[in-house]
Amino acid sequence: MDTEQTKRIRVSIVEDHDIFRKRLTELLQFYSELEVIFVADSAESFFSKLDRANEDELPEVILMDIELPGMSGIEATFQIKQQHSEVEVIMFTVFEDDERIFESINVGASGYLLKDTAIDMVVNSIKEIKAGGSAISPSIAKKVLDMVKNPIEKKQENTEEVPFDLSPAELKILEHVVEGKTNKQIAEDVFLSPWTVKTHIKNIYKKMHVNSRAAAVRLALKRNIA
Amino acid sequence: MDTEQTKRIRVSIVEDHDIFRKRLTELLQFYSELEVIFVADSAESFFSKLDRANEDELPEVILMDIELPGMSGIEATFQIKQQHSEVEVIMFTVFEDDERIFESINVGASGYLLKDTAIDMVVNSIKEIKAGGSAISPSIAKKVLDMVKNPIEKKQENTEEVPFDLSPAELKILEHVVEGKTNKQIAEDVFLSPWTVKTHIKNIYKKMHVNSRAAAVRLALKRNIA
DNA sequence: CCAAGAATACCCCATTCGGGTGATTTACTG
DNA sequence: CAGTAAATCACCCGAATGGGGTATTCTTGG
Repeated sequence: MDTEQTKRIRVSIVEDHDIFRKRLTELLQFYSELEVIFVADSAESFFSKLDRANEDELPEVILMDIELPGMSGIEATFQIKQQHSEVEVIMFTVFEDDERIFESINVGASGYLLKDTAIDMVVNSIKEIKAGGSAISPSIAKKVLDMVKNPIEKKQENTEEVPFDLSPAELKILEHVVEGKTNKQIAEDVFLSPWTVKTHIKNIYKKMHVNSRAAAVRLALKRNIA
Repeated sequence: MDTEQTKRIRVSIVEDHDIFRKRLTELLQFYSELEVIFVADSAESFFSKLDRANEDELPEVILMDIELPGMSGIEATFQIKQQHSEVEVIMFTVFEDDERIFESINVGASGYLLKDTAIDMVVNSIKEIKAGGSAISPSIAKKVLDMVKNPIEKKQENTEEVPFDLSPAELKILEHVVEGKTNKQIAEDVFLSPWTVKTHIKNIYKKMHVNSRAAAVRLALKRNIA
């Protein structure tokens, strides 16, 4: 008996880019801890493999591309978790937009890795996920933390009701003012000239009827602007 | 010239457990990419070092324990981000409860690592964060993803009993600052010399660890002081 | 298509602020 | 009683602020 064999993690790949898929498959096969099964180039073809499989030979972790011909990786993930909630899915993609990240999390992905992730890290992530954790690429993690800090609903409410007719640019500047930053710091953060920042602030003061940062901060906070 | 020297990342450690702190410091010092500065056993002692530092010798990344004697690591992180928003903080702890994770994220931590994280991963995380990402231990990441899926109702910050040890006089002055008044106006209202008002405000800043009216107003309002 | 608002950038100038230093008086605490 | 903390007042200096203009894009809605 090879005890190692029984412990190998069954991994699947759903990825439409031929070269990338083959390369990834090869790389993963080098790892004796993994067993690569059900490699598909679309969600549909993956499901056909899945449907023909026995319960005890299901993949444990799936590396899922998001942009696929036909059904998207997010939709596919939703379906998979619907049928087999114990199967873990890692989104494996080049996309970093909030929308796709958020959707992926909501449909039940346990990982979100960028395609430039080193293969060692990918394997490591697979193991971590099997151990009950989750894996997120650093740049994605940053966005996820932002989502926790500023839940999606909150943003929508704010953009609707602008308290003082502040323009988007002014609102942005005001937020920085509330953070206690100086004009120079704000300018650097927003990639604008300090004079522009100043102009915006002057206009903000007029609209809010104040004439100092302290007063602006107070008003902004009292109205939940920032 | 050693070009590597100029690129070293300045890392600080705030950790009360003597042995652990020393061990961690030693380990990190082995990495030539890092420069360990400001090692403290409490938030208070860390702040005293920080307050005495020049702008260009501030730590870039701080490894922050959560459970500390006196001010907690979460509270300390809040203060630090208040003063130096560009400084990154990694919570480095044994706790895995949702409450502390959530609070840490909300006060602005860019990383949350468990203390059993391999030193290589810690160093790696520091680099990732400097590169604009975030780092989260797998088991924590799982909880964070759950938070995104099931947003927690954002409750108002816990109102501390004694906000900042402000003296009665200082508290009174602070209220006027929050009103958006200038030193001169405050002086007239309180029948004091403008110099005195100024002195009080300077002391307030020191106690609150801020350095501008806007920041003081924000902190005061967030803590319901005024 | 054009007027109007938004966003951008810049100048001048007086005032205010933030930070450092130092001194005196009062008041409480050990 | 000695030491300490709070409160008060004072000055210097450089940086930041606020308030007044001016001016050039760039959208955008009518």
